[in-house]
Amino acid sequence: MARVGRREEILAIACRLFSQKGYHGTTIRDISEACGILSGSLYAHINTKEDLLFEITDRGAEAFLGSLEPIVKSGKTASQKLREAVKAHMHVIEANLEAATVFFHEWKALTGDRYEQIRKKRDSYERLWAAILEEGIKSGEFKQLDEKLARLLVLSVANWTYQWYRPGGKLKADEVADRFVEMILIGFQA
Amino acid sequence: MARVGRREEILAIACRLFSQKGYHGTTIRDISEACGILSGSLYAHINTKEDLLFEITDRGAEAFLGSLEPIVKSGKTASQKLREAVKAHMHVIEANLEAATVFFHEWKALTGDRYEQIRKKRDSYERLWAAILEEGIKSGEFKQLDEKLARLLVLSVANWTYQWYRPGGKLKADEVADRFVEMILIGFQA
DNA sequence: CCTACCGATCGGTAGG
DNA sequence: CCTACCGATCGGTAGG
Repeated sequence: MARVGRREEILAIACRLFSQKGYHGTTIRDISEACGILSGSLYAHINTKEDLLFEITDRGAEAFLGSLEPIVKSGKTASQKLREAVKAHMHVIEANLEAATVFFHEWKALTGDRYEQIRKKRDSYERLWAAILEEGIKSGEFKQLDEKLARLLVLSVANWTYQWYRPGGKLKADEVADRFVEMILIGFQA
Repeated sequence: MARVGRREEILAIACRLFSQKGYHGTTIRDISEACGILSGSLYAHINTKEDLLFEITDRGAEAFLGSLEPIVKSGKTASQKLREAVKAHMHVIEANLEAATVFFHEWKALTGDRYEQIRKKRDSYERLWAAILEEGIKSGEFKQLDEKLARLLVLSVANWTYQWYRPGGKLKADEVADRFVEMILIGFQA
């Protein structure tokens, strides 16, 4: 029989496996065996393998969007917003490293409408960052940067985090974010 | 019969497909059909599917290493080295976008010794960047940065490029590199 | 490079 | 959630 909370357990296991071996590199049997059930039994909980990928990536997208929206809407300065945005982004990755890895690395394996849904949410997320940078450039708080390139720089740093950050290392996500923002704001040059 | 240059053609086609659909998402039949031959015929040119992935990623690794080594060894200032290093990195990506995508996105699908070989070359590449940053920090040319975090920042920007850069866009790789380095050196803050 | 094929495994289903 | 299974496809091979 279907256990209560079993679906969440399956999602967590699929998330771990997708993050380690990729979506196409993970089989239904990999997931079911890690759950301690047979492959056919998985279909009491899901309809297709892609359901798992979509739910993982969609939750990821919502986590990033939900953490950034209030920051953009706040009345703080662009520098403060930038700092908090990077922190929020790092926090989402820290709290859901496997899901973040799947979100960044595997979302293109989605097909059709689901691919489009996630693509749109990624676009929305980028627009929120654009708003912060545009504000800082317009107000004179930042230099006269090319907004798109400045955004690409910040998002590169933020998005690459899942590739190297491991919870339990020397630095907490919060400290990493602070140091990155400091370097971005004041530059390397002495 | 095996055509002259056929192997290079197969590599280029595999590279394109791996970059579009991922290594595990691409089948031997996808590759052979794109070549206009049958799947079994592919094995007149290769031994395994993983051979293709290894050759693509290994060439990628060599391209990055080969372009950075002379810059690190040159007698220029750390800032100049940093600028040229970012440019060289972007040039490699620009000239081999599909291979770069496979190199960054699919190398973890390699197994055993081949995984280790590429991992080591990636480590070597990072050490070359570390040398530039250490030099700049030690000489006082850069601020007293945490070398590892500074390196992560620069490499995040450089490595993320394959995700968004498309040749034929408004900016050439060289200009993008220049602007990124400028922002990294002098910062956003007005 | 083709013909012809192999065993293994894939995602998924019917019925209980 | 198991038993039992499906057709399709996978990477790869033997022989020419």
